[in-house]
Amino acid sequence: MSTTNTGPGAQSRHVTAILDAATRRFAQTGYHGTSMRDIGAEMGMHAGSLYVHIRSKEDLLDAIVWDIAQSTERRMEAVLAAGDTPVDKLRTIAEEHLRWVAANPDAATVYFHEWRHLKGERLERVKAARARWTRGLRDIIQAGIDEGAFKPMDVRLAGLAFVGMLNSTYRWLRPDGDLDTAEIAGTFMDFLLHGWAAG
Amino acid sequence: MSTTNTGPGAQSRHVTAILDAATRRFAQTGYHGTSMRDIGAEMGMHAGSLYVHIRSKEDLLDAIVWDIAQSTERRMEAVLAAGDTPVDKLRTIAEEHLRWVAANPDAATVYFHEWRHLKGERLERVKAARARWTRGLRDIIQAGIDEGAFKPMDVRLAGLAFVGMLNSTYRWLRPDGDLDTAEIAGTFMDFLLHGWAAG
Amino acid sequence: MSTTNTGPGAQSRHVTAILDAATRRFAQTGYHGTSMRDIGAEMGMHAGSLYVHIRSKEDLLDAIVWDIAQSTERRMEAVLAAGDTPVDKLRTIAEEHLRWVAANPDAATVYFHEWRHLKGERLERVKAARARWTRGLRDIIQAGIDEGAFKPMDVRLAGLAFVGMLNSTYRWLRPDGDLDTAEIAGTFMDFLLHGWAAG
Amino acid sequence: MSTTNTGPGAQSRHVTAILDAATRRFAQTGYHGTSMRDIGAEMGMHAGSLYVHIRSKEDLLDAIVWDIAQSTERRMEAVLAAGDTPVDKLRTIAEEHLRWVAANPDAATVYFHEWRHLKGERLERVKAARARWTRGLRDIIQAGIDEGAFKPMDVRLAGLAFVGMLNSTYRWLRPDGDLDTAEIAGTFMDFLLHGWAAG
DNA sequence: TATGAATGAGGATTCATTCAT
DNA sequence: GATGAATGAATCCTCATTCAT
Repeated sequence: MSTTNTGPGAQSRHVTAILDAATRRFAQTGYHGTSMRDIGAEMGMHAGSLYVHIRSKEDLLDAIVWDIAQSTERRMEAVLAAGDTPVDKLRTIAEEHLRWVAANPDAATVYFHEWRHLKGERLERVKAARARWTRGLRDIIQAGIDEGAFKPMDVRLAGLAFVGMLNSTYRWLRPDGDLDTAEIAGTFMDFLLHGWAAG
Repeated sequence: MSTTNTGPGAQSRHVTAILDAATRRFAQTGYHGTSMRDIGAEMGMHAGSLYVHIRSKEDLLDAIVWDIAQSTERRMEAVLAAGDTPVDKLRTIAEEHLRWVAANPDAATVYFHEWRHLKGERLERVKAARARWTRGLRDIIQAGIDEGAFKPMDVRLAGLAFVGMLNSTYRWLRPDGDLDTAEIAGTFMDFLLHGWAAG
Repeated sequence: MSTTNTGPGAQSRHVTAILDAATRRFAQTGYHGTSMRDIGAEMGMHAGSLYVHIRSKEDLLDAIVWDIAQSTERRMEAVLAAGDTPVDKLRTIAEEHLRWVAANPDAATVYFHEWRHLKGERLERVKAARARWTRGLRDIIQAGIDEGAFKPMDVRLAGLAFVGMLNSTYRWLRPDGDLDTAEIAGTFMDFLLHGWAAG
Repeated sequence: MSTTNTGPGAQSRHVTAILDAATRRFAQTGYHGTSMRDIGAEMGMHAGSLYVHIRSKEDLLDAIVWDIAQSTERRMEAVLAAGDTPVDKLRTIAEEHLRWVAANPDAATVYFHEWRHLKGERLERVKAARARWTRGLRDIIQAGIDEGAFKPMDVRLAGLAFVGMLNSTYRWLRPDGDLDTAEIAGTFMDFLLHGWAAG
């Protein structure tokens, strides 16, 4: 996976390589559709050899997903703490989001698609992190309404619309596309703020 | 799966029951995370007994997905043929879409999540159908621009925004929700047409 | 395994056959030295096919060991309840024990050798049953001392000597031996009661 | 393992430490239930590092078992050569045996439990040594009968009773027990010579 | 001397599927 | 129509062992 990781979660080069390979395969064939042999083959390695470096297949999914969940949450906290307007906050989120998706389409696919194959406590942890992120988003939107930047509207639906638009980009946004991500984010924000209607 | 099917694709009551069970399980644990035994258990039947009625597991996924793809496409054709404005066409699509998602959340999950586990020709067939649907959507948006209802904009991005907002509803829209689907569709259309900005 | 089983633990013919095969192999190569493939081969079956009838390898060991533990305990209860002298009680135990070992040398080997590879609650259950049996034995010996049939002695050591002599027979006692089991049991009881010393 | 070894089989301090670790683990989880990693962990070492000092896992079992088999046989030879009575010979054997078991319960467990997992020639070698030991024991008993110390009896059964009583002590005899080993050996010899019967 | 990494075989178990009954 | 039994391949993972460093 490509999110920078030099903090406490820093891993050996080997583990990083395995996580990268796993991310690619999970993105392509899904968690349950990917075998450890597939991941090994991606690295020119036997399936069993992977276990020199990792403990289980689910550990891989968890490492990939949880790492993203955490940095996503940290970004939200930073945005919330920043001293700008709700509109600018949303713009920042959209831009960063699309930039990250374009740079890490496989990781994004795993994060949005495969996280639910986690089990037990790990699943709950990720769900909780996502819920906190969503709450942050709603707070921003609510602030926008409160200060008169947005018209009165259902915050929950507004948040879901925003998330739906942004998160679905992992299905088509690729780093080599013709439009740059800032441009796309700008267009999406324009749709959301002013709509399609002429005049 | 619950879309009515009395046309050429009509199936025995047994097959329908199996498809329903498979839809539920595929939605919950994914195609590769679901075993034939799981599906059998869902019906109080042994895994092997399923093969009296069906030919393979992939047949199940294909039947579920292809049936939805086809009716989705037929609806698009009907909408395109109707004599109303682009805005009304989009409104119709949104309303029908959300109504169907709310009524068939499992089928929707399979359709949006699991279709990519199809292989070969079946996968291509579904991709093609989705592409045709997307093209129809873009045609409507383009018509809206052409006749001055929408401001000039990137049709592709507009389509992706629309689809992203609509398709992501399968993650949270449930039949027993407090808001009715027409209301939600209306709100979403309002977001898209006029945006959030006050004034 | 060969102990008759028509009570609540009665199993399908298939399971019985698997348990017999497992008993033979566990006795010969030990629990951990026996693979499911070995057991399958013993039955002309593939390893995976065993799982049509059983749930796990440890289930096999548990079924074998627990069944013996239970019938052993039931026999002890019957002996304790019988209205004869301590000496006769011990004689009965020795005779039945040797008869059973000779008839079921593999089951005996598993029972005395492999039971400790059980884990968790299953291990505890078996330990507890063995402890109850040992307590029964000591009670008999103590009764013998109390009523003056035996000289005063360390009951614990006496019990361990008895058990050591009896239980070790699984190493050499075979159904086709030249001495019959009643004779051997008689000799052992004579050793224990009167010793080797001449005069 | 803890039997002193300064003769031809003398090993490097490392090998001795590995043998000790292996003895402990083999005693606890059995030969096949113990992995090289387990043994390494017991020494704070990686599994692969063991191979700097040893050649194979089976070598470990063989070294442990064969070393005991040899010193056991040497002791038997010494006892046979001594100029005392059969009764005293047996008493010596019992005392030494129990003292060694109490001091080396793990080694004893491996010797009595795990030796049969040896293969081929190594297995035969150990079997032969045990057979020679057993023959020595019978010779002593036979001598006791011949000189009138013991009553006429089946020498084979007498030997098996003696061995059964002695060898089973590895299951319960621990160095920290309340009874000292000489006392226990004395009690066992008293059981064997004079029996339990009062008067 | 010890490590970290790798291997290839094999461990228990589950899989989709078949077929006689 | 459904079952119980079986298959053979594949699942995740552990094994004893090797070897460059």
